This record gives sequence, structure tokens and C-alpha cells, in this order.
Amino acid sequence: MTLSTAFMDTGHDHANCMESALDRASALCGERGVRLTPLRRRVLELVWVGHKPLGAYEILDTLKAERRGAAPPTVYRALDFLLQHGLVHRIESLNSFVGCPDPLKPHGGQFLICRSCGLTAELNDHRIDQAIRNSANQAGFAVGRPMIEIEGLCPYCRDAGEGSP
Amino acid sequence: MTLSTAFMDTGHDHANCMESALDRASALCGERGVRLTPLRRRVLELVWVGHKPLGAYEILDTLKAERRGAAPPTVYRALDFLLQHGLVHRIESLNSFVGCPDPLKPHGGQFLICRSCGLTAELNDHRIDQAIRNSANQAGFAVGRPMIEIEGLCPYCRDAGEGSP
DNA sequence: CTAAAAATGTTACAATATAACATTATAGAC
DNA sequence: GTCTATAATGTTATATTGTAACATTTTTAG
Ligand SMILES: [Zn+2]
Ligand SMILES: [Zn+2]
Ligand SMILES: [Zn+2]
Ligand SMILES: [Zn+2]
Repeated sequence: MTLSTAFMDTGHDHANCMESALDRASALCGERGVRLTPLRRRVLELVWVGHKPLGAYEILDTLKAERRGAAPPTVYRALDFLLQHGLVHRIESLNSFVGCPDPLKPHGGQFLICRSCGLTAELNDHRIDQAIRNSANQAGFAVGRPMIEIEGLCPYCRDAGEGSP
Repeated sequence: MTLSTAFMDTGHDHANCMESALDRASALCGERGVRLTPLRRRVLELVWVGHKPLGAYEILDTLKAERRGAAPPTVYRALDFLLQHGLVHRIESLNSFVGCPDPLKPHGGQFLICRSCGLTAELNDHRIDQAIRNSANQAGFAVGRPMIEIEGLCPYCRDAGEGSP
């Protein structure tokens, strides 16, 4: 995902976007010899539905309508699996989860989160990462996993003048 | 706070460090016409004690031993006040709170958090901020409040070989 | 002193997350 | 195919983090 397409344009074919994300997930799990079960696949699908972070209990509410014994462990275990394999990220500032568009290479995650509509885009800008590493190194700190969550306004909400009225 | 002193050295006079933080807080509240009550001052003192993030219920446990009717709202209200005035920051990835060494100028917060000992340092590196703004601008995103929390190893734990054995 | 405002006390509950153990489904050995 | 080990899910209970709502006390200002 390049910078200029961090936020999908309005003509974005979302059905195809979601399907290809699920296909990539399926392939990745196949290569790693782990199982993308129907439950895990469904949870992944749900976090991909809106390109916006979803809370565990929002996911649970949907699952409850679809499965007999859905309970918190149901969704948290699926999310743990998806997190372990880089298929979703956890957004710490929202206690929520969002699909990762590029699960193959391990990375922390740089997120642009719209405060108006919730739309979230993932960056992976090496310049940001480098700036952080430079600064941390000067402090004598060994960087593990940088977490970057930037609240603000997405292009659509910004242009619509949202977020302050 | 300059980069090279992000983590205090071992000879760090912590009693003095904490006292001066409280004095700065007192002065700031005076200038703003708001009250740094004994409760608020005590909570601020507690988050400063260890230079490491403290959970609300950890603070509450201490307060309970000192005051009659300490309950969750007691500590959350004090923290809300301190957050509003920039005297503490919330560390989202830990659901915890840490004192701000520079409450005068508003800022998001760039944190280096040791996964071994919990020691946390606050950076405010304009280059990181600039890298983020550049990248977000290219995505058409209007940056509000960037949040940066970097997990890793502080200089002492790194040198002691902690964090992986 | 008195009234308004601010701060704190108190009770109850909401939202998020995990522990522990039982059951079911899957994969591989035979 | 059957059996067995493992992985996944079901189920119940509970831990952790955070708020709502209203009562009481303290502080400020007239
Ligand atoms: Zn990602
Ligand atoms: Zn938006
Ligand atoms: Zn700060
Ligand atoms: Zn450390």
C-alpha cells in the first residue's frame, strides 16, 4: 500500500478489497501450516468490513446472532490468532481491532484514525520509523515495537469540514 | 528535556526531581487559576514516584491506605484534572498514567517504555513529529493528536542483557 | 454569613479482557 | 476407517479498567 492510496478513494471496490484480503489471509495461513477456521475467517471478515477499528464486543454482538455459543473467549481467541499472524492490528487508543493490508512483513503499525467517521488507514513509512529509531538511539533505548496512532481527520471528513462544528 | 537526558542517569536525584515537578505543577495551577488540591497533588506525586506508568487501580490502592472514602472516581477525577492540564499523560498501550516533565507547552507525547523495568521517558522530537506530518499530509489526513509509544529496552536493561533470555 | 460553585464521597454499574475447565473437531498413525 | 493426540471451540465465572448518578462537603465570592 503506497502513501497516496492510504485512504481508498470513493470509488473503491470494497467487496473485492475484502475478498482479496481474505484470500491473502487464507494463503498465508496455508503457507504457515495454521488453520484459518470459519470462525477466524469470519472475525477477520468483520474487522475488514468497514476499514475502521471494531471493538471485541461489537464483533461478539454480530457473532452471537450467527452462532450458538459465542462468548468473549470466542472472539478474543480468534483475535489473538489473527494478531499473532499479523492479519489484524490492535488499536490501543480505541481498544479496537483493524485488518492489516500487508500481513506478510512484520511491522508495528502506523495508523491514521479519523475522529469523525472512524475510517482508519495504515501507513508504513520508513522515514517515520527512521526518525523514531534515530531519536531512541540517542536516548540509549533499544527499540522493540513502535506504536503510532494518529488521531485526526480523513480526507473526506476534512473536506466536509467535520470535526469541529 | 533534551534527548541525551531522556533517561535519567543512575545518580539522578529523584527526591529533588519529584519535588520540582510538584512545584512546577503548583505554579502552573496558580497561573491558570485552578486548584492543585491535596488529593490531586498526591496523585501527581504518585505517578511521579517511579518514572514509570502507574495504573489507576494501583494509585487507588495507595490512596485507600491513606484516605477514608477512596474509590475509582476519586482517582479518575484527579487524573482527568491532571490530564486536562497536561501534568500527566495517559499511556494507551498500558492503560496507565505517567507524569509529564514539561506540562507548559501542549504536546501529544512520544514515549520510550522499557518492557523489562517499566521505566518510561518522554521525548518531544520535532523530527519525529515532522516525519509524521509529512506522511499524513501526503495521505490527505489532517493530523490532530499523534500518539507514539515505543516499547523496547531502556539503557540499563539493554546493557544488562534483559528482555530476551 | 450566605449562596453558588467546585470538589469529593458513595453506590452502582458498564465495558473490556482473561482464567479454568469441558467438549468438540481435526489431523495423523495405524 | 478407527484410534489417539492435538487443536479449536464451548461454557461459566471472574478480573480489570472506567463511568454514571446523586449526596455531601469544602471552597469561593458577594
Ligand atoms: Zn499492518
Ligand atoms: Zn473521516
Ligand atoms: Zn509531556
Ligand atoms: Zn529498563
